[in-house]
Amino acid sequence: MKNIRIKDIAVKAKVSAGTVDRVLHDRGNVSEKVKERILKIIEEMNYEPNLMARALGTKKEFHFVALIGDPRYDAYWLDPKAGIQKAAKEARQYGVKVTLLMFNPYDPGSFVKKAEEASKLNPEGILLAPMFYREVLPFFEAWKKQEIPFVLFNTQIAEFDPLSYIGQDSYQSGQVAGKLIHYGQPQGSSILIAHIDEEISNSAHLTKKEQGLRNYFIQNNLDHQYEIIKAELNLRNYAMFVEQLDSIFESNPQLQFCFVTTSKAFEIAKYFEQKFINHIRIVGYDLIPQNLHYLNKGAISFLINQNPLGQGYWGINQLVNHLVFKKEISAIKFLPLDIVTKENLNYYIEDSMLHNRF
Amino acid sequence: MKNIRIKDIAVKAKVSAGTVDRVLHDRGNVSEKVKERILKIIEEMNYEPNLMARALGTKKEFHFVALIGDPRYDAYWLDPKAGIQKAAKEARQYGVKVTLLMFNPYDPGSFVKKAEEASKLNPEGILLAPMFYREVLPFFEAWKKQEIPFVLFNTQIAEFDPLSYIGQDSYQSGQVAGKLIHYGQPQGSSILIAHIDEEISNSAHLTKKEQGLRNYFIQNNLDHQYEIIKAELNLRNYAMFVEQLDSIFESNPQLQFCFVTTSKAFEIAKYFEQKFINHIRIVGYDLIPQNLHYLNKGAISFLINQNPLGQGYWGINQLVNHLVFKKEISAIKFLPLDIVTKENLNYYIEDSMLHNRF
DNA sequence: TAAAAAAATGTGTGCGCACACAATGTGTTT
DNA sequence: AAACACATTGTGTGCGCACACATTTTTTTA
Repeated sequence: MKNIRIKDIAVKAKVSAGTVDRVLHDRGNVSEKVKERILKIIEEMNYEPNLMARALGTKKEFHFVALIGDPRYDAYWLDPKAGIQKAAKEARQYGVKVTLLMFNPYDPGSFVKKAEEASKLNPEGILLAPMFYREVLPFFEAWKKQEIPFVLFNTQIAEFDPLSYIGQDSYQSGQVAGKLIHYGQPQGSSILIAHIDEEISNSAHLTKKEQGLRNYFIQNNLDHQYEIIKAELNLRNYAMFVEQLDSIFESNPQLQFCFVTTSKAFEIAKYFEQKFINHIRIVGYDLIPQNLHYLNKGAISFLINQNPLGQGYWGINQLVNHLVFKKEISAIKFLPLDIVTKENLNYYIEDSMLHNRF
Repeated sequence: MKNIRIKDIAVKAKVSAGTVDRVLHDRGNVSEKVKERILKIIEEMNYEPNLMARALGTKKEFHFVALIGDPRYDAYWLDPKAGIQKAAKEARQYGVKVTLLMFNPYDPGSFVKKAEEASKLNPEGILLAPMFYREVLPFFEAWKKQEIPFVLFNTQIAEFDPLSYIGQDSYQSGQVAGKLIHYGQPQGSSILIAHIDEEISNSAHLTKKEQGLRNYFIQNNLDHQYEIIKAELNLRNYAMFVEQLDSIFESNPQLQFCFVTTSKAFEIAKYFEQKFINHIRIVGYDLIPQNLHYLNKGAISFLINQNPLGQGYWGINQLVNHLVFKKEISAIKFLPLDIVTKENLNYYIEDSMLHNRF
């Protein structure tokens, strides 16, 4: 009936609590015979440790490092940062300290510098957004050697199996976009895929989103009804950005949808606003303020929420669960592909993400 | 730096831990002067109790009752039940026991009987889905007198302020449906609102959903472009149900959308399947297996997820937080209005709702 | 003014666990 | 057989809190 404790097991096995403890933590110094007996009883009685007591008793300190983009360069990172801080605050009472290291998300060199710093701190665990594929690989090796477990979020990199990956299934999000476009124009239409402001060569997830969209139409035998145009755009030179768009929309007057694979959908919306274009519907990513502005105006139809707050929150949580509570954790944690529109927006912003959801 | 404990406060206030404890729990027997001094220090030092230790130390037992619909009559209730059980399992180690009482959701008498049973058990707290407005009111009064706090979910009833309400903003979900329909047919169309299988007089939320939808078009000055037809249907007599639908679709051949306010969207989809109708798009509620079947087939375009699992889970959680941890809890907890389609379905079903979300 | 009552404050214990340390037991060597 | 090493097992303490109980101080009463 009641929860079984170590002591209950000890009594049943006719040993002391210490011996049971040694078996539970596999710390040796237990005769094979007794060990097996205890193990059997643990199994039988379905023992589950009281995590409260465990956390209370241990005075061990944990030091984690979170390596993320700096919000000063890209406001997107405000949310992961907030999620991490929220989780860090909650974990503080278990002796967890989190050091935030933030790099310039447009500068691989900055990433390397911060990653080196992370290594030097020799933390018990690392949470990072491995934005730069080439640059991050040596660190994975190093951390493996240093035996520092790391959790990835935001960008999935399968190699060098991390402790866990938190994020979204980018491919599937492309499929969702496909569905939204298809539903919005069942008879077929013309679509612009816009990759804005990221090195596509270094960010596999953009390609995955594109593939997801394209395959949606192929799988549904709609590919001959939907024309897809692809563009890689850059905002470093805004005049050029506008010029490129001008050229695209002049030569493709039949365009009806724009699928923006990055968080820059608002730039397209702004462009449309300036050019008085209002017949092209936009589907994009990320609930950043600029996007929300145009979502509320109706210029952006849907945003797919990557729940960056949740990513940061769960990322730290995975480390805590693994290292502090010694729980088993899942290697991949896909967050939901929330379809956000003006009407349900309220439930996806702010820390309602932390209070109201799982 | 470190977390402050009661003892730290005691030292600073030059009293013993016991006195601080009395102040913290407002148990009296402390001189006004000392009380204020301690209170000030608590404020200053930003004391936050260690919930682990608190839970560990208390051997108090809590008994909660959950009063929900019986899944044998309506599979919808499987999810709330699962969520409740999940939360109950987690709370067991804090000495919480949850008794599930399940009533026939089509029979007010059954509800009354189970509610009486709940009263008799004299639990520390009650979680219930107050499906029958008239019948539930006397119980609210009784529980107020018995000083049993109760949490509502699924159906919102503002009167007799419950400890908390967990659920969805029904009106807003109607707005979401409006948006989906508008987006799917921007030039205007004809919509059937179907209330299936529930006493509309006794379920305010159906009306709210309808209002949400209607107001969407009014607010956006689209009401003259969109024609709305309303139907209250009943499945007790299936032949009659079909007949009613026949009559509706014959006299309204221009219908393009069907908005089902209950979880019975699949019945419409099934009807369409039999009649070889495939040009009318369906928006409904709830991820029950029958609905998912037609969602995957493409017959249902969107389902609005009410996250019933989460409702049950959070319902118990509110009671636990309030009574066990003595945390402050919010009076209303609106869960997100998830827009679910075939492509993002996977992330909204099963207990992924419990693992992957907040 | 001493005793009794009441108010205010202090002390000690257990919750379940982890871990350091103490205490056994077993076998080997001299 | 004593002395030793080593394997195995048992004991005790603290984590922060709640609460019962003990003690001290203040106030009231006779």
